[in-house]
Amino acid sequence: MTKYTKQSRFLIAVDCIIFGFDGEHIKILLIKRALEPEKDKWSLMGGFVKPEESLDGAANRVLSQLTGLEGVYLEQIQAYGDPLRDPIERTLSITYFALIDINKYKTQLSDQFHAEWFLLKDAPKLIFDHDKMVENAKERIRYKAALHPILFELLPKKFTLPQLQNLYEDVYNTNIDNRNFIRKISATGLLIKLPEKDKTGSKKGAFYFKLDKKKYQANFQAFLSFIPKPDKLITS
Amino acid sequence: MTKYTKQSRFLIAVDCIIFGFDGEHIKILLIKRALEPEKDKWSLMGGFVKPEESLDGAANRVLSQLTGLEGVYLEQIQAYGDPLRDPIERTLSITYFALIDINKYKTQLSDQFHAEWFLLKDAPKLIFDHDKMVENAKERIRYKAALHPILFELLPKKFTLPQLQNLYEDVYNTNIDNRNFIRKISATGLLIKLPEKDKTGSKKGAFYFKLDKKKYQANFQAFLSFIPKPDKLITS
DNA sequence: TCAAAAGTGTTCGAATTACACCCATGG
DNA sequence: CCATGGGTGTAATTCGAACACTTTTGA
Repeated sequence: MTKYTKQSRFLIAVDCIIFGFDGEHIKILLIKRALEPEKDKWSLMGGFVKPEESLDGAANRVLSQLTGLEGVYLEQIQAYGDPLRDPIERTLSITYFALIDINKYKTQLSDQFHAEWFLLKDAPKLIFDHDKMVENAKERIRYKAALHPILFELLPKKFTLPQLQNLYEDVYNTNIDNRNFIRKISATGLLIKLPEKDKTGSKKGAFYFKLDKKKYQANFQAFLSFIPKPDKLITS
Repeated sequence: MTKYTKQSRFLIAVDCIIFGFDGEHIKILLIKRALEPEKDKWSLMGGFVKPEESLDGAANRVLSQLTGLEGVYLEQIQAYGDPLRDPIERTLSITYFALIDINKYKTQLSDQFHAEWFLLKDAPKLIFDHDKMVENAKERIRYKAALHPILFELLPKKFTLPQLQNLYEDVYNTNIDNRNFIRKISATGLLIKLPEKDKTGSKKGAFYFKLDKKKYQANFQAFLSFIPKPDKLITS
């Protein structure tokens, strides 16, 4: 068979919006760009797709290069294809968001990329259209997390209820009544209370919980309703 | 500045999942593929992205080639990049879903593509990974329509409440109580009742309604809740 | 002993569900 | 006059929102 002659071919990159959570606030992992143009500016971690590689494969590779982690929650967001988005040569970018347990991130591995965690709220300006990518990623996560329990992917194995609540509050930029929140979360049956307490946050200490993995898998596709009501949603 | 040498470049296609609604059921517009491989098999309408063209631009062009329509509701779904998805040469495809008023579709224009509307429920098998694309498009529309009033894009200027209800029932593959449905819809304030009736569907006739365009624009981003409850959702 | 965060119940109103009959009309 | 689909109301329940005090303990 003949090839599709006469058609143009383009560079394809994947860019990862990598989120973490420090127990208080959402953070984003950024790198100092190593190549021209815009060398040494802050940027998303990305890379070109290789000939034999799927998009998901490329995203996983890129993520693993930076963090050393495998099996991370990674989901495609969308393709960006403005002809002028990269000034050197037309490049499509496919974005992915990654949710990682910030504690698993090995700093050593990232040294070559000059990576740094920023509070999502005050991340620096990024190159090209990366700021828009981050905006869209935030929006996508709000959507997804309103219906599916993905935010647990950001937490360590053991976490406390106040941490969990901080997480939801930070994602939706809202305040949640803690009694209502705990009732709702408990109703999902996704949490298993552990006998230990985390004493770092307070004198009284907060009980650790872990995720019921089986129920998590089983309920993942179920529609939940963690979504705050419109008037509580701050859409900035 | 230098180019990104040593990197591979790929063909990029856009493929459109085009939905319509005949007053009873959701339909999908398919074409008989004109080129090898898989010539004469049923396929989504698509095309290669041109050097100076944005992705949205390519999708609009492709859609307009087939339907003659401009200004159609079109939204990117996602990128498909399996290295082997096109047997001739590696091609990425970016999918878009289009919601069109089926009455505006001009058959003449499409004759060259051998296009045909199929009931979504019994569409034929499609080439490559197009079946998966359609599945994902259905899922995406369910998501989106649960929160935003996009389904109005499928209706003609004047439509009846039974038509609207059929539409939601077909999208979610469920039965909705008509009293509850109308109450909910009315509460949005999106509908304006017209003095005329559509007599084609019954002897009594059903009143026509039109969309309040201003409120539609204003409320589009607001979170609604047309989503049926989990146990009513048939997830096939 | 007190500051600081964790944890716990109840009440109220709104929203959702379930449910059944009359209406208008063309044939 | 009757078959067909269009249109309407109410009661019961569930769900979400609002709300404040007690507990624990390290400093």
